[in-house]
Amino acid sequence: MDPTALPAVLLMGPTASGKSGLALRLAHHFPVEIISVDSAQVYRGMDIGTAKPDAAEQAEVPHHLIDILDPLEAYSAARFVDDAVRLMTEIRGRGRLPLLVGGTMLYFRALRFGLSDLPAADPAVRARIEAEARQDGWPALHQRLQRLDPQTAQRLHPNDQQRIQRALEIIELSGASASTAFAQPMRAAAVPTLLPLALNPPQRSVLHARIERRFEDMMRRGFLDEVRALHRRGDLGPELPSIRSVGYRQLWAYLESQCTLEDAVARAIAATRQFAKRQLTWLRSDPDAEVFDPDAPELLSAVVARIVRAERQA
RNA sequence: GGCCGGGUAGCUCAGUCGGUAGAGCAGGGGAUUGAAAAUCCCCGUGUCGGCGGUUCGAUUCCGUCCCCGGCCA
Repeated sequence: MDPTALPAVLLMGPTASGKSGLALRLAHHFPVEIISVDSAQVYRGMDIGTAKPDAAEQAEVPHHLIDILDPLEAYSAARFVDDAVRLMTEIRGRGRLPLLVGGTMLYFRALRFGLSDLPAADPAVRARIEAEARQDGWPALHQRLQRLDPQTAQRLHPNDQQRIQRALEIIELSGASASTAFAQPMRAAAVPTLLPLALNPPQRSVLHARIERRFEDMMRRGFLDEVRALHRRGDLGPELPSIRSVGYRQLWAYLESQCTLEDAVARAIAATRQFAKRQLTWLRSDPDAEVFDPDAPELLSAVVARIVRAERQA
């Protein structure tokens, strides 16, 4: 069997569905290197709350795109695609199989189907747009977008601040509208023959139970101390993508005395369930993903068999 | 045991001067192009604690019982 026959295997699924554990077990059957597809595991010092593989696990199997940024920095789907494509080439060059594991579904989509040719984010432009929003309100900015890029304005709800801001940013930086760029063929990767696998329990209640159990385990293992350490730095805040992550945001609010610890924990668990629901919306809209039950007794052998079959066909 | 509150959606509570009820949170569905663990949209029937009574009609008024608080004994 030639492990480089397949460009890569994708292992997707909602949070707490058991992806990382399965990935580690697959490493016993294939010469894999793991690429994390996770917008929060990229941050250093955010280990427990992101359910990052521990040091021993990372020593056992090579992992990539973990601990590559300081929490002050921002990552993006475009950077992920660049990084992942580069890593896939390197890993295959070593005669190994790239195993992309994670729950950031936009990153998977960007990798598989590409991104339009758009300007990167510009903090200065964003700051200016935010200042204008504080002055005139977001409805005014939505109206401006209605003039500059009516097609996008109609697609976006007037409350969708983040996307209105991005659409205005695109116009300001490129002079062209988002709708024009979207109409062009995708720029990037679009590696078509990736094998998209997913993990998800057939019953939502099972996933909810796993989420709650895992969060309580994180608390037992010192999640609060981890957030406290980030809080003590003094240069981080809830406006950053890192601190906005599920769990961190809620414990941060407790450290800022905005709620009780009990409240923060309950809200964090609820936020995790809501996050999982959004991930599942992505998954349902993916006609190619083959979904496995993480609690199935023959899970490992079924997934191994599926990968072997794909290698043969490749 | 007596008195006073309270018992309405999974939770916290509002309300109905008698015409069978609605918010927040939770939950469900959807969108998703350089912040995506983000951001945003849509979705509210539940013996109004039980049983009787008054009434054309009771979740609402009356009686009684049960449960949970508090105070008094």
